[in-house]
Amino acid sequence: MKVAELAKSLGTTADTVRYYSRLGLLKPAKSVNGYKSYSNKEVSRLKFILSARNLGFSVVDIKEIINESEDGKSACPLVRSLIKERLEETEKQFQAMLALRGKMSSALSRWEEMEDKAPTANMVCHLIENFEQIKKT
Amino acid sequence: MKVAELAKSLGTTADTVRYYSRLGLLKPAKSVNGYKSYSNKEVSRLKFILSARNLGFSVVDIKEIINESEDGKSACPLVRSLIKERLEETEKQFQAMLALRGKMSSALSRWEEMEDKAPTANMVCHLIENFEQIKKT
DNA sequence: ACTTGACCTGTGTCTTAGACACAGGTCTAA
DNA sequence: TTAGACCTGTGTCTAAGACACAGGTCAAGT
Repeated sequence: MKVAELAKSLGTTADTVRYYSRLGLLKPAKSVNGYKSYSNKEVSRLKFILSARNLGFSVVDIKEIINESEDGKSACPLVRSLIKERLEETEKQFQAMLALRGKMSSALSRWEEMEDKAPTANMVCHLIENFEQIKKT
Repeated sequence: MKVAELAKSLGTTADTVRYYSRLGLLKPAKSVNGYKSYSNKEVSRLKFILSARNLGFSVVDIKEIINESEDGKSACPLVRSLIKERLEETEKQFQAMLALRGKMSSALSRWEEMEDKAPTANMVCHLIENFEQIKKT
């Protein structure tokens, strides 16, 4: 199986497959013409990787998980602990985005009723520069 | 004013100031000893940059905004149009994070009641590999 | 056998917004 | 003047692939 075949069969891109191969998550054999050749085992491994990515694990996480399982150990405890960390991070980012979204949308609506101003020596754009101050009034 | 002074006075890091200088957003003079020297004008410019970053503009956006204003034009129309784009992007990412957060937290709670399993030839971790399927039942 | 063109490949570079490392310069107190 | 503390610019690194590109492969047509 060539790179593009594998990629298409699981709904991803050849670049992604190559990336995982570069990192050692997939270990294709070299066929005679120098192309990377993927076996059925690689197919299910890629399927696993994509599921894990979809759940928010990083590729480094996934590498660790695979390493653990290749040592014959159960990866489940590691998986539980990693998702706890990732979820906390996601929660933080989520809150940050929530706040940012609010700020942006309030800026957008407020700026629509404000006039244009030409720049001065110490002001690039009064919309931005006065945003926080106005908020306080 | 040296890099670290400027940075501290506005609550940011020297690396950030250097980064903006590298991109040409700030244009420090060279003092005799080779150090970058920032004037009062740079202070208010950095203040502007930080406000804009805080509102979700990218540094490239900010560069365009500054360019516009240095041509003597009002940057306000550009600013309005850019924030509209950025807000849309933020909204998309926000929805994606919302969905991800849900998936992760449901995985976390469900996995706590599931047993560990050793890996097999075609399974790295049953928690991950069975997650979507279980969901459908 | 040969050639054309379409498709495929691996490798290397690019992206964001800074953080970090590091070799060396500066400056103040002793 | 020397030690030590602090500061500097430059170069490299990050995540997760996307993209560019020179060259290889392969089936159809001649």
